[in-house]
Amino acid sequence: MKSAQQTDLNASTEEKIKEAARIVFTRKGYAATRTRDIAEESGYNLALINYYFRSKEKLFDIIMLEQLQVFVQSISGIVNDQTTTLQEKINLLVSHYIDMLIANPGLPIFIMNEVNANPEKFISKIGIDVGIKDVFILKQWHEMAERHNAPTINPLHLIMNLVSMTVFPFIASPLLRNKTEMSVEEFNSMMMERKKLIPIWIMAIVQSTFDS
Amino acid sequence: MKSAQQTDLNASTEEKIKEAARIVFTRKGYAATRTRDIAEESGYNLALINYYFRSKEKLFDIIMLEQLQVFVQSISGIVNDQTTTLQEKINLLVSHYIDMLIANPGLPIFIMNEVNANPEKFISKIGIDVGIKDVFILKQWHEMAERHNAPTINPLHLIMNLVSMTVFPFIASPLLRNKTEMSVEEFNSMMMERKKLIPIWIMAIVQSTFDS
DNA sequence: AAAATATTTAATCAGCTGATTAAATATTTT
DNA sequence: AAAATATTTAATCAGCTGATTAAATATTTT
Repeated sequence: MKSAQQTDLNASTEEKIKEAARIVFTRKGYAATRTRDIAEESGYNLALINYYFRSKEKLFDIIMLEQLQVFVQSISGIVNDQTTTLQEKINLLVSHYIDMLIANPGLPIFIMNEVNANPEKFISKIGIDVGIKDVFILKQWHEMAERHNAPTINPLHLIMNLVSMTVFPFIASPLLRNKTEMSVEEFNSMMMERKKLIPIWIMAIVQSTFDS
Repeated sequence: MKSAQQTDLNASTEEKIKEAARIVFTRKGYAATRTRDIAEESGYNLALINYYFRSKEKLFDIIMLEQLQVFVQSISGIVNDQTTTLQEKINLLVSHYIDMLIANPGLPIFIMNEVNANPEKFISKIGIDVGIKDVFILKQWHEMAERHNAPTINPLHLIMNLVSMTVFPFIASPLLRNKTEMSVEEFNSMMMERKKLIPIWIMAIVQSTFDS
């Protein structure tokens, strides 16, 4: 049992262990990581890992929850901002996501894989409470459609396209980089290019609906 | 040791075990599957699994190789066909992939995850030997650009977009279906819609390059 | 029916892994 | 310096897991 004071004093150690756990879990997945790997990565010993976190699963739950928050972080802020245009929102979303993914390239595979392996477990934890109906970006989207007096694409398709073009390359990256002999740096600069391109492409897709 | 004759006689059993292994491996990943799970799923017992395949890893390698082949199967056929137009190739690729993924929805997460966990191991095995330079679809793409007298997008971006919009929804499916309370059937019919839509969107993206 | 082959049963094993514990040592706080 | 706290060391454990084996039984082939 630790007092609040102890927790403060040990914050640094606890954080180091969590960081090590994050690295190993995201690299190898829950099932393939051994607590001994985390001990080694952290520089501390096995007993201490269990002293701080009681069990592998408890430590994993903490990491997973934090990583899920990183993944959905600040979306609802962008998406509900009343002061930005639809176009600006798209720019911000893509730009924000690509920055986040360059900093955390292993995150999407990790999350998708663990959710896939254990869907029930994450139902509750994933807080994309974006009621999906009342989001401001969707109002703007429907207004635009009305202005053009045209039927819109199901907005889910549009969101799918945006997220797909942004996130998927990071998922395919191990395969892609391998097959095209691309370095991480080349891959990243390609993704930086896409920051500008994806919003243009999304608008082209939107326009194609109005043209036909 | 099995003679050729025995192998023939047991083909059905061997196939049943492999099918069970495919199901469990793709659902839970290599590390989280126990050979006992495969035995249970197959309806045979543990001893027989090892009698036929010697070890968990050997069985896994066989499954993974086959699944990789499913994943890249017939692409090079479509992509190098001299009798189809660029537009037809895009239609065929998307349509073929979505059919395959509806039949094997767990495949992309499985492959991406295992390749990520063990990149070296799969370098050799993945036979997308599509020299990526001499592919006919790329010639057609560059010809189109010349006709429009316009700079093209890096074709890698274009391929990324096509594959992203096609494959990513299946990767996000566990998360997506959960959050939008969508059934598998609803999800699938959405993907069937995308068979028609993605080629249109891809062409809209291509046009946007020529317009600017 | 006899022979050959396939499959199950049951027992067993060694190594791995998550976890616990008590005592020793190091570090920080008072 | 003494007390409190953090960390390591070392030993130990039980359960899981992949794998093996020999004998018994079932099924198929000849």
